[in-house]
Amino acid sequence: MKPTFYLTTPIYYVNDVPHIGHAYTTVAADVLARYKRLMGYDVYFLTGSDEHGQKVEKAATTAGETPLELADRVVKRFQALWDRLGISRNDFIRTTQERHKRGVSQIFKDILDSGDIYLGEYEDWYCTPCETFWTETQLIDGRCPDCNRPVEKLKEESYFFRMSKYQEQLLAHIEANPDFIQPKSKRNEIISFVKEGLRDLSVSRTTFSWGIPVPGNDRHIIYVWFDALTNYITALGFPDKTGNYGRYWPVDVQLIGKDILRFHAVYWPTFLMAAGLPLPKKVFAHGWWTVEGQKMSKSLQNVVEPNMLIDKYGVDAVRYFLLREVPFGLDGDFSHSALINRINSDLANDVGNLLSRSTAMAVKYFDGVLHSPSSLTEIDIALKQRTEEMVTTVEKLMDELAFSKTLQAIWEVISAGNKYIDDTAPWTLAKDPANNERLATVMYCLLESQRIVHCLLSSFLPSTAQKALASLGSSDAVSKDVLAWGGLQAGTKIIKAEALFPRIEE
RNA sequence: GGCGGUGUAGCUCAGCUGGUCAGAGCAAGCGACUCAUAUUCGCUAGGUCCGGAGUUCAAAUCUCUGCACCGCCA
Repeated sequence: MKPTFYLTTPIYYVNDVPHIGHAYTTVAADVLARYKRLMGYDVYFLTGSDEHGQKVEKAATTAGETPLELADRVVKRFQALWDRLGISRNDFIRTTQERHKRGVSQIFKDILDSGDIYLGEYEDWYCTPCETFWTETQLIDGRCPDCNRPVEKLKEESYFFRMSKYQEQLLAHIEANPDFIQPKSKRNEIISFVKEGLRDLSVSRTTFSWGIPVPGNDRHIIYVWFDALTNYITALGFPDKTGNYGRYWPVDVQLIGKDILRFHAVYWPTFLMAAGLPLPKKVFAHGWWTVEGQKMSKSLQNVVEPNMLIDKYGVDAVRYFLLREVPFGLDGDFSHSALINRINSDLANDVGNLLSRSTAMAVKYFDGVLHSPSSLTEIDIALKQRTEEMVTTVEKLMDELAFSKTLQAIWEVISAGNKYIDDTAPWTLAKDPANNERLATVMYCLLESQRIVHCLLSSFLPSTAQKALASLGSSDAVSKDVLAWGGLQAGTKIIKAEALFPRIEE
């Protein structure tokens, strides 16, 4: 019986156009999913779309279609992008699906029945044109901060979630589980936020109708975040607890952007507590991308469109850049020059050229036939050990979601491979047939090291690794076993690899 | 305003509990090799480790303070 591993991305709002931020979270999740599968886990990788709410309702009206028509149309953009990026999701949940609506109604009803959701009154300043409530402190000179028009005090009937009740329980949980919220800086922010006091949360609206009605009171629509967050269990079949829910919940890792941390680290856990359900094991908030040094925004028209990047640079290059350029959890800057630099130096010159020169020699000196190594010398053993250590290091770093460091660790072995060639100088050995056995050993170590490198890289660069492994006469990385030294068999046919990543000349 | 964080080579950053900690990668310069995608390998950085004060035999690493920037909350 395999251990299970459940991981999620946020569900993306269909009113948005997919941009580099969506791609970032989703690629990171995909890399983790692929890696865990390789390591023998029964992985369930969920992503999806958030389709309810006032903004969707409005946008649909503007576009002259129903909200569902809009959602149907836009969700395809996300799904098509995930296909292109090679996102190996196991499921894609849409909040308009029956399975979701059923689960949301049920958990809402459960909490309502237990008394932790109650009907009350919501009183605040309301801007009628914007259809938005503002708190006293949000107002600017007593006017709407968005449109600067006058606001009026308005009372609205609303259901409230008794979040205040769970303040201490949540705090205790966060403190007892240091890995629950990561990275640490974000964890500290949440701790201080919770310590300042949790207020009951309004969890229903009556100002629009595109959403899931409150059970037993159709006038109210369930708050979009209550609706959306619940996807993580409705996708598993909740309220049915026997199938996937029983198998995969609680979730192992929830990847999110730092902008939605509070919803995932405060609201969602307290909802679960109120429903008597186990909490996620880990929520990891990653950073934001700026673009060429500037904040990404529609008004600056600098939103980076992932499809354009893929067209221009290729899927694996984009995947690599996103995870290598910036430590996961910190903000980073996207620029074309930085991307090109990564492609040329890391991908073309280091890993691509290494495979190219290695396989070329195997073909040239041995007609592409791999021979068994004879006894290993000190330098061979050093390469073997570095390769083996890499596997262990990667395991530790991937558990920390340190994608960038993981890639660095892999690249150390790639560099060691390049150095190994210079140190052993196969072209010199090839000049004297007496060195044939030595040359065969060198070729073996060189290619075997790279085979393992590409097995690990298969999580990050799936199609590149597949090509590389094919030229090494190896099949795809499918289990942990492939990470052991000695996988290459004598007699294997080595094929000269094409350039994995052609250099980009500017 | 409250809380927290950051400030180290041209750029991006490592440097945990103080004593080979003054480093890595990229960029730049020089040299070597030729199997390779003109690729790789080696060598080359005279950076007040933001400023100031203090603790200590010893501080980038601890304390205080000033400046600059950032995050969360209000």
